Amino acid sequence: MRYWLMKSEPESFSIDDLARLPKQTTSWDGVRNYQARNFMREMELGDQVFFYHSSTDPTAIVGIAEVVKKAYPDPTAFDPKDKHYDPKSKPSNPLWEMVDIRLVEKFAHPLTLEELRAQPGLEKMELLRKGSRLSVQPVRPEEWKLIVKLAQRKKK
DNA sequence: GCCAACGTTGGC
DNA sequence: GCCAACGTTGGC
Repeated sequence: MRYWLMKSEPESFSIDDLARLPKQTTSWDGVRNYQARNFMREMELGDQVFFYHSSTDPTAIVGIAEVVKKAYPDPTAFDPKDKHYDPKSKPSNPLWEMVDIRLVEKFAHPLTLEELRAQPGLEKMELLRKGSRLSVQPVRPEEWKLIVKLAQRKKK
C-alpha cells in the first residue's frame, strides 16, 4: 500500500465538505497537471491520502482519506462549460483522469505547514520543498507514520 | 529544440 | 495583494 498527499483549497472544497457528502466520498476531478495525473494513475484501492488545505490560514494537513476507485476519465475535461474544460481531452481518448477518495479521519488537531517544517525527519517531503506546487504527491511511509503519530499526540 | 511570454499555484 | 517558482505554449 502506498501513501499520498492531495491539496485542496478549502474555499472550493474542504475536508468538511467531504465529510458532508453521501458516503463521504468524492471524485478528485479538475487535476490538469501531468505529474499529478500520473501519480493518480499509480494509485491502488486502499492507498492512504493526506488531505491538505492550501491557500488558507493556516495551511495544514487536516485529515486522512483513502482511494476507493482507481483512475478513470475525468468528465469535467469534456464539458465546455466547466472551469477545467480541456478540448485536448476527448471521450474517445481521455487526457485527464481522476480517482475517488473516501474520508477516513478528520484530525482533531490539524498539522500546520509551519509545524511540519519544524519537524525533524520530514526534510525531504515534497510538500516542504521550496516552490513545490504539485497538488498530488507521494508521501514516504516513514513520513506518513511520523505525521500520523504527531497528529495523534498533538493536544491543545 | 530553444526560450520568452504567459498563466497558475500557493505561501506569505 | 504580492510575487517567486513552476508548467505550458508558441514563435522562430
